[in-house]
Amino acid sequence: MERRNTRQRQQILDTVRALDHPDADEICAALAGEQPRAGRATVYRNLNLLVQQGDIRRIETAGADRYDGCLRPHYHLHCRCCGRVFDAHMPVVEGLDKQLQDTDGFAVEGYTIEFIGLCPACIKLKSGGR
Amino acid sequence: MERRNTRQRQQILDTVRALDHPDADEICAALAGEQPRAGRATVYRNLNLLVQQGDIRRIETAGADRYDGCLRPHYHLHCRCCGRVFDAHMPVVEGLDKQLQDTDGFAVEGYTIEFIGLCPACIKLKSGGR
DNA sequence: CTCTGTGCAAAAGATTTGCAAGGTG
DNA sequence: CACCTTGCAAATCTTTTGCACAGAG
Repeated sequence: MERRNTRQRQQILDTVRALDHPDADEICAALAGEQPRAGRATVYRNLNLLVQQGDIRRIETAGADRYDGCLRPHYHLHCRCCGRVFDAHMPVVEGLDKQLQDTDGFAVEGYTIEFIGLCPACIKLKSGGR
Repeated sequence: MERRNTRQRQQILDTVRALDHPDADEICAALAGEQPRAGRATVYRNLNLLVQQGDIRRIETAGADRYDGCLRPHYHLHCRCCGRVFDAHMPVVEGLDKQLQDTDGFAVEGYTIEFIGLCPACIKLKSGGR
């Protein structure tokens, strides 16, 4: 199917790349001031399209999904309190799928590692309080 | 805070353990025939409670979250087509968090590995078609 | 009896969809 | 000028919440 090049689509892609693992809402907010400000539906439609095309990655998260404009293999730190996602600084582990012993017919295409914990902001909230 | 032992709570816990990574809807469906059939709100309330208490684990997934009654450390196979979750048969990888080089103040509490791909049922759908 | 837990229905969020109008190639 | 895209609003879907009543301890 033919794919056209609209300003909205380009803006949304640029925004995902510019922000740090934004969710749909943060993308809409960032686009608020733009020329032909993209509506919510357009943002969602294009996020799905860009994910399908492989231009961005979707990070499934509680509440709202987040999006990652960086395609290099890497892992994430996921804050269990605010839900935000950060990049983990560590070498990529190769061949983890080789350790799978029996996938019962499941076709493994890739894998990711997710570290869970608290981000600096949420640590501050818990301790200092208020 | 005091916690009471209701039949609904026990049924919901049993159901999560009996089913294979069910989502809230599948749990409601399974409970449909039970004595005091638990309402949707009760299911959600108890799932949250059981997760907090550490009796079950929550698996954040696109669409609806899923729940895991198995607490032993293990990893998952996640079908990108139907969203279902299966257990990965492989030894647990120790010390991955030791490889982190710089967490920028993020407090790592644990980690998980998720394999992505297609489950047998979805492979069949894609090929045979219809 | 007291107070936590349940059911129901309404509310709140996130995401999708129908449709007429707009803009790209 | 064909038809992919957008905007808007309504529709869906998942999960949460308010409130009166039920039931565990």
